[in-house]
Amino acid sequence: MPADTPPSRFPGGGGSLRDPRAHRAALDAAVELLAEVGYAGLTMAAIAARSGVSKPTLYRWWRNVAELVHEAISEPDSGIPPDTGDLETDLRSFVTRLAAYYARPEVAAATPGLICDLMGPQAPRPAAAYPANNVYLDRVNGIFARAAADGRLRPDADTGAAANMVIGAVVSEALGRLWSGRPPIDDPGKTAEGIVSVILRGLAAPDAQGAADEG
Amino acid sequence: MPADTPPSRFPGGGGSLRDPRAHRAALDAAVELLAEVGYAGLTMAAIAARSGVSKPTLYRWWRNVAELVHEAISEPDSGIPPDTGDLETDLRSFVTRLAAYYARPEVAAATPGLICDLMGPQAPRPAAAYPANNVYLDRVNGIFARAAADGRLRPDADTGAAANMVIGAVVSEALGRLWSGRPPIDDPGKTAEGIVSVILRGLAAPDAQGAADEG
DNA sequence: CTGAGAACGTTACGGCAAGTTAAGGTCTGA
DNA sequence: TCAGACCTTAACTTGCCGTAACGTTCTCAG
Repeated sequence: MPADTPPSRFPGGGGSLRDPRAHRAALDAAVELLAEVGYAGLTMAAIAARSGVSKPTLYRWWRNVAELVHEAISEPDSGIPPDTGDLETDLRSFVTRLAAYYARPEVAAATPGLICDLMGPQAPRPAAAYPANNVYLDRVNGIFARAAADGRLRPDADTGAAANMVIGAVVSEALGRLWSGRPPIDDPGKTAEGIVSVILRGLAAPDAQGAADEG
Repeated sequence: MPADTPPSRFPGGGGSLRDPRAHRAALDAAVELLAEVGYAGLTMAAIAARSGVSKPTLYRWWRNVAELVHEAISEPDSGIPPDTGDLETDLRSFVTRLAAYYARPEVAAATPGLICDLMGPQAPRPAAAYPANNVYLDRVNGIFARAAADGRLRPDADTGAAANMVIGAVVSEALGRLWSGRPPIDDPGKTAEGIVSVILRGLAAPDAQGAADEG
């Protein structure tokens, strides 16, 4: 009906500047629908209908559902804890944060689908191709590199393997709970502690063993 | 054209017994196509065309592409190494085997998609719902339980976390290589060794520390 | 030898979501 | 007041999914 336009959901939207409220509405709609119908049941049409943002506009802002969802569940603030330089402190706070992220139901629900659509061999790569995990992996490697430089690790320690173990353990725990029907991670601190204690002992230089045992 | 039937690809097929050759042809076609177009580009129609097995028949044998692919890339023999009762031996052989599995290009290529379609929240669950990872997770937990019973582990060791770390590290390594464009795991023994050495030291009882250091 | 039944292939269909296009509104800034 | 950026609506094309209908071919029992 080109004759009379129905009242726009966002007065000021349809103007010349991209409306942040519409942008946010789309992300919020995606999170809501994620909880209701799951990732596999998510469609651009549904997000458009709920958010009041039209489908062509959604495709202007994101290239597909996966990228929309990825942004929707991302940490709003820069969610990586600060770097104090102390291995144990940094590792524990980081892993706790990571576990807390995957504890969010909508994050757990979206993860299998995102792994497929964002990391799949022929997913559209150019923009924002590297999802959360890579940022996290780099961060963990950084923590280990610093500790190694300080001589706190066994010289022959495989920190690359250890980084994979940290990230993989959290994701594995979250996915395991998801598909076995158990509730999401309820105590990120506890989840993190089990991982951190193994890693610290596993990487520690022999003379630092006593310190790790106290942890 | 019901009048004259084109020569069946599998003489004896279309008979009253399920033809094992057709079954195998479908699985082989899936693996081939996996290498050519990737999991996301895989369709039942393409598998049907290449294998000579009709689409309705594929749907009679498997409920969807995911289950077909899952069977296609499964280990033909019972691929889990035997249990000797020795922690270090069992863990090392098992992780090596797991790494070797994910080193196969078609397995790595299919993994993101299978995580999505087989483990997703509303994937059809009833039949063969629990994919490889769960079997593997149980196995690792079994190895740790035995070692704990033998008093070889720290009493406070979180073996559940450790099991997630082992599985997660291998999958994370395989996926990381996949989506960063690096080649698949080339040395499963080396990949396993990095993981195993961290785990053994991380879980070992204090008095067994010397033994772990020798590994 | 013959009929029942199981399993297959072919063809065709309905449904659904992806992603795109065309035509026209509305707001901002000069 | 005018240009241009941005939006909406609506409709469309395309591609795959999953299934149904129906005829054919084989095996097995009698």
